[in-house]
Amino acid sequence: MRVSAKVDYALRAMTELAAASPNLMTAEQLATAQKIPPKFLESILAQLRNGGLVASQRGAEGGYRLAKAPEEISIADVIRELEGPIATVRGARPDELEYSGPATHLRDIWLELRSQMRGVLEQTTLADLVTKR
Amino acid sequence: MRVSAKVDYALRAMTELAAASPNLMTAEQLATAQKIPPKFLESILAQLRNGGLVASQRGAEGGYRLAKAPEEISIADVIRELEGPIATVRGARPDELEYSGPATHLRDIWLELRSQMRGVLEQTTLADLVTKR
DNA sequence: GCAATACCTACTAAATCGGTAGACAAAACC
DNA sequence: GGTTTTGTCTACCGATTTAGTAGGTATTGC
Repeated sequence: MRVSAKVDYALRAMTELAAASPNLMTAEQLATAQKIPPKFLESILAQLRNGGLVASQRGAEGGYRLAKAPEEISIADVIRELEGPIATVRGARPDELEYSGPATHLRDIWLELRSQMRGVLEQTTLADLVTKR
Repeated sequence: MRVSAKVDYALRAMTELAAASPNLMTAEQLATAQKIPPKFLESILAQLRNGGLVASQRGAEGGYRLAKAPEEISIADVIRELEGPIATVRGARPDELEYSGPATHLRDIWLELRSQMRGVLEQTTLADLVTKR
């Protein structure tokens, strides 16, 4: 039940991008602003770019920006891109689980847990993060 | 955002104990009933016993039972005993986090996420699991 | 005393986490 | 056209966690 450093760093960097929009920010600027290990951040940005969540510009005057409007990027989108499914049990998605005997209804609990988590993570966008007072 | 095999196995075993109550079940019976690797289950039961969630009886005719009424054991209790806090971010509890700049409100999201997870995991008891239709 | 059981210590292979290093490619500026 | 500033790619690495396994020791009931 833990949020990895990777996801945390990614979201922090992306709020910076949302705030800087429409200007670009370099990886180094992002790393400095949020105190993220620069090379680690680079690898995260690469993954986000492959997933179509950020866009990049090479060369001098280059940098990163969000690939979509901040309203259209949810926290769940970021987690799914970096780690896969929001909630897994023993590596499997809750709907794939099969239980027997008195444990049968455990599946329902995991489904309900995932549903509640989605409620928070899919409803909250980067725009919510940067505009909320 | 994953539920470990350990927690899953623990809950499955504990639903068996709840259903068998007030009779004891041996570790081997539990392992067979829920198809859990026997020695792994033993180590889990040891942790649950240290945490005061199950009680054991040694010797022939021995076995395990719940240490409290099934209504008084929540899923959150089991997770906390085996893994610590329900929700952590980069290894820290959400209330210990500090963010700067546009990432400031990320903390609120993690707090809300934890709150929603608690809603499911603290409200659901072993009794709910075994009696639910 | 014997069988069944829980308890304890130690070990381990594989995956994941959280990074780091260094060379290469492209774009802008002069 | 060369230099500087950036992103891109490949590879590696140590520590921790996960998911177990092995084997002996202590209790209890019959």
